[in-house]
Amino acid sequence: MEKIVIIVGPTGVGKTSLSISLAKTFNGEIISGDSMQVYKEMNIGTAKVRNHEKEDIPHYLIDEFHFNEDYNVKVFQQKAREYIKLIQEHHHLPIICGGTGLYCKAAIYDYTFLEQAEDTSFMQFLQTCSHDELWSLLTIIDPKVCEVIHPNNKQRIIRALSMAHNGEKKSDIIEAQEHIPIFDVYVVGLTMEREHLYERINQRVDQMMADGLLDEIKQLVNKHEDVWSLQSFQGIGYKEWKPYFEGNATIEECVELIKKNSRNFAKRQYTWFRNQMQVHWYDIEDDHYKEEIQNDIKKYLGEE
RNA sequence: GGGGGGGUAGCGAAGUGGCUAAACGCGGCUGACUGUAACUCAGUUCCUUACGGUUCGGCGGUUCGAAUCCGUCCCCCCCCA
Repeated sequence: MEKIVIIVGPTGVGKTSLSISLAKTFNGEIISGDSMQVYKEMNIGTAKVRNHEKEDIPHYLIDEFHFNEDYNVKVFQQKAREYIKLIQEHHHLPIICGGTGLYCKAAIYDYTFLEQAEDTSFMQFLQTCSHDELWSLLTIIDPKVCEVIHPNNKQRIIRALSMAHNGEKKSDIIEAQEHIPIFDVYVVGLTMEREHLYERINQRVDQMMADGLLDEIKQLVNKHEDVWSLQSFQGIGYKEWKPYFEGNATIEECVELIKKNSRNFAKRQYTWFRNQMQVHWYDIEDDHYKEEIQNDIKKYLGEE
């Protein structure tokens, strides 16, 4: 079975730089497992790799979508797997690098996403329902998922309803799966002391401002009528600016919010990677963590 | 010096005799997550595994019972001088 390395961890630990150094030592090519870095023209706020940092390593799923397009797990999974194949045809090592937990898991686990026709009339119908109505509808249509979805989680309820409407219940799909990786994969997780991480995140946001985050936002705002409703603008570092452009917040307030949201996000990422996937963790505050990772990957690649 | 307001859990802020270890918000922590996932949602947050223990600026009273009433002391803010 062909091998894959995947790098995960919270925002700001240094996944990007590790991915490049691993790609160089192991002849790798990098696939981004990130829901925001796919968007062109969104560079500073997504902490995207700069071109000069890429060191001629091929990168995939970065700058592949226009910021007014939608992106989702299904699209990601399909493309990521195509690129894995492509890289293996090059006889190179696929390295998935990203912080979007669901995407990283979907790339390598036996998650399946069906073709789904847009049924706008049904979605509109759901919009007219109250929260309680949606929930009771779901308890009738797919009672089994109701054990897994919290009654308050409207977004998930609607998704489950539309899946059932599309012909396949969410509970059936999940039941049909084995919940195991379909690839031979080594998962590298980067971590560091929480407090230090938070400091680093704060500093990184300040650096983004110094690098011209606000200018980046202004340019995008001028290119589209209502950027704030775009999926790409739900990303941290972008959505927080809406009140500023509406005259309801200062720059400083927006920056603080971005820092806070980034910290909260980092915590959620930990929760995902600790509990949803089998990760080999490395503390970047250990002096020799890079060598350890390289040695462990060498061993992993040497196994047959 | 005179007058007024105030000191409540990490922070903000309710509570003005028992139902209060103390609403609520923020922050923190933990968790869930299968097409918005940088999303959405849940739990928890004085100490203690528990029994229980210690709290509402300090000390001392009143009371069966006090964050809440009284006395006193300390600190902060505003106004007058």
